[in-house]
Formats: sequence, C-alpha cells, structure tokens
Amino acid sequence: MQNQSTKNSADTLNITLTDRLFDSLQRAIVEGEIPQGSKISEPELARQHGVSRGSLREAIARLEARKLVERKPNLGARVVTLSYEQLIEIFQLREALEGMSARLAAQNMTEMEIEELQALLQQHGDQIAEQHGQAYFQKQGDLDFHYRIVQGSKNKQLIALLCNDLYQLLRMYRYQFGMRSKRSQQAYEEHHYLINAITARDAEMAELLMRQHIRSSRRNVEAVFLEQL
Amino acid sequence: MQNQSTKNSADTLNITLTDRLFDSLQRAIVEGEIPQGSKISEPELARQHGVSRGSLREAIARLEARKLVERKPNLGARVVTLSYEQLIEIFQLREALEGMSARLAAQNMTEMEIEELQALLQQHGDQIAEQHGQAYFQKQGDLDFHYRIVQGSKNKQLIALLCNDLYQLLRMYRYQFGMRSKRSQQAYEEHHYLINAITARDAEMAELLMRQHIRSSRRNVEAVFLEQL
DNA sequence: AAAAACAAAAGTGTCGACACATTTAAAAAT
DNA sequence: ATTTTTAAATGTGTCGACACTTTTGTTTTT
Repeated sequence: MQNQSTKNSADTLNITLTDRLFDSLQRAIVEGEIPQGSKISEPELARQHGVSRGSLREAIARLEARKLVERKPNLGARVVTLSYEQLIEIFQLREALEGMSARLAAQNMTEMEIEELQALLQQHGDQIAEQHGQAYFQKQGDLDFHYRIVQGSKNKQLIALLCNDLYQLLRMYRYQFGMRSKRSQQAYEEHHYLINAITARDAEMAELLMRQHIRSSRRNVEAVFLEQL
Repeated sequence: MQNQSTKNSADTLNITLTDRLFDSLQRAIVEGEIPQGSKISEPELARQHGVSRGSLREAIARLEARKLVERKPNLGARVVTLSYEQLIEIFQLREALEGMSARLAAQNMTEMEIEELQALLQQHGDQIAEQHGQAYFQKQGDLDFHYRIVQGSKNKQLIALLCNDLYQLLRMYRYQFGMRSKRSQQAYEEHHYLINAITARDAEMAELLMRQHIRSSRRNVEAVFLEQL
C-alpha cells in the first residue's frame, strides 16, 4: 500500500487541469466577464490561462454540452447569445422539471430535510423583513430553495439536469439581464404554500403549486420585458 | 470566391473526425457492441479506429455529456451500467418533459404537421393489423410518434434534450434489455386519444394524456421486471 | 473605382511525444 | 507462504507541432 500523503484521501477527488479551466470559464461566462456572443480564440485563451490548446478544447467541449458556448466546425466557438425566446423556453422546461421534482420531493424527502427546508424559508422571511427585499439575497434565496427541492426528489437524472445544466444558464440570465424581481414577497408566500404541501406529503398539490410558482415567475419576466420596450 | 466542389455546399456541414467517431461510438454503445460497464482503453480504441487519442478523447467527452460513459480522472472511462432504478428515473423525466411537449405541440403544431402525424399513426395501425404486433416495428413506431410530438412543441430546449440526449439512452435500454412490449395495441389506442386532443388544440388534455401514456408504459416495464425475478 | 484573384496571417483539426498516475508483475522481507 | 516493497508496464493528462481552412489584406484585372 502506498503512503497516505501522496495517495488521494478517499475516492478520486483528482482535480484535472481541464476541470479547473472549465469551472473558471463557466464562471466567467455566467457572470458576463466573457461577453455573450463573443468569439473564443483558442490560442489567445490558452495563452491567457497558461495551458495548452488541447486542455482548453476539452473545457470548451464541456461548456458546449451545457449550452454555454456554440461551436461550429472550422469556425470556432462563440459564447451563446441570450434571447427572450430562449428564456421563455427555459421557463417551460423548468415548469415541467421542477414540477416533477416537487412531486417527487413530497414523496421522498426525509423529515429532516423538510425541517431544514422550513428553517431556510424562515431565514428568508427574516431577511425580507429586515432589508425590505434586497434583490440579490432574494434571488439567491429563491435559487437555494428550488435547489433543495430538486435534491429532495432523489432522482439523479433530474438533479444532474437541473442543478448542473439548467441553473447555470439561469444564473447567466440573472447576471446579464439584471432581472429585478418585484415579487420577492409573493415568491416567499408561494414557497410557503409549497412547503406546506410537501410537509403534508401531498405530491399532487406540490407539483401543482410549483408549476404555478414558476409560471407566475415567468409572467413576471414577460411583464418586465414588455415594459422595457 | 472558391471553386464549388471544394467549398462546402451551403452552411457549415463540415463533418469533423471527432463527429464521425462520436456517431460510431454512440451507435456501438447503444446497440451493445461495446458492452455496458466495460472499460474504454484510449490507446486501443484509437488504434482500432485509426485516429489519434486526442480526437478520441473529444468524442468520449461528448459521450460523457450524454451520460453514455462515465469518466473518472486518471482511471479512464467506462460505458455506463444500466439499472432498473435509472430506467424508472428516466420514465419520470419523460413524463414531465413529454407531457410539456404534448401541451406545447397542441398549441404550436401546424395543421400540416398534425395531418402528417395522423398519417403516421394510420400507418402504424396497418402494421399492427398485418403482423399482429411485431416487436421491432412497434417500438420504432412508438419512438417515431413521440419524436414528432416533441418536434411539434417548437421548444428548442425540449427538442435537444429529449431527441439528442434522452432518447439515445432509451434506445440503449431497449436494445440491451429486450423490453418486449405486450401492449402495442393499447399504446396505439393511447396515441389515438392523444392525437385527437392535439387536433382539438386542447393543450391541457394533451399533456394529461401524454403523461398517462408514459406512466402506463412505465408500469408495463415495472411489471416485466417484477416477473423476471 | 469596384470586383476578382491571389498571398499572407490567423485559427481550427489532428497528430505524436512526454510526464505523471495507476495497475500489474516480480522481488524482498516477514 | 503471505505480505510488503520495488520495479516494470500500461494508461491518462498535458503539451507542442504540423496540415488544412477560414479570414484578412494586397495586388491584379475589368
């Protein structure tokens, strides 16, 4: 058996260069540091990060899989361009997926997890009372809440899809569109209804409420967009 | 301007080596030619296909994104191992996603597309009458039908997710588990109800029927699995 | 002067080689 | 003989180089 200091602690937590690159680029893209629609020059980016093109390419391939960049053969990769239409499509996806998540969460969350979720919501309530709806914490809080419910579904496919893929795109929209929410108070209340349904193990109701919650969130976005014109 | 024979016809239909490799490997995995759970040796596979490891690696990365292989740093890639639990999870995903697809299809399909769908279903009916439910055509037909409805949703996110990612996994299950369906007749009828709802542009009903259709398909799978024990 | 043809520059696709990690096999120690 | 150490072999991660494509800039042609 090998020495413990060289051997990796438990499982394979071996972080590869490509992993770090991917994380770094994903953050940069989501936060708009690399602007949407901009072309990615492999030689330049590789030099900036001090890595070879090969490693960079693998990172880009992963970004492509998450739909954060689009690549065309021989033409190179571009950061995706966000659009109102796509955002609406994503809301439709979320309505379906998170609706199902809520249904499954009502069935599969442990009592412990439900209690923790209630505690989290309580915390959000305090924050709202204090600082009268500061946008950032609200949005982060909303995402936390949804995140936990997805985890609670215990469906690995759902979890991977929503938490890894879709939420990054959503975060990108939030960063880049601003997306001020005038409905933190209402969202908070809707979360309350949802948690009640889950506590009561009412799967049907949980799905219904989640879908309504996301739909009204979408309508809010639609309204914001319309008034921007 | 360049000569037309060397220049690619219209857009960029430039097929890269990695593309072909990916297609080839995906087919091999889905059809079980490369058995599930087996380790993928990069040098060996690269040699077999007469390509460099770099290209192969990019292809594997794509397979990983589609969850057809799992890769662990420094340990290499393995073809996924199919499990009953995962199959059930996939059915839950489908229920959510295809339910939404049907809803949107009822709203967004053109009259033309609906007619084509009806024609397709008619064709399936003929086949069933003729050859008293041959498994293969049934399954393929079922997939065709679902495929078109997803397309009809006009939601690009949904389409990419279902048609590119999820259906490949499903096909893999069908190839490798056999998955004899004793309900081709019933599935055919359920498709009929669905098409009626779509023709009537009843989105709510379309979603409901699709979800029920997939749920009963799932129950069939569950039953088959139980009797195998 | 505008369009076409050509040449140079930059970029992407593919490859082979090396460094490091893991696995396998052999040798040494108990 | 069993276990531990050591060494060889295999495999993955990363790199730099070359071939071919696309883009850019210049020259030629009308």
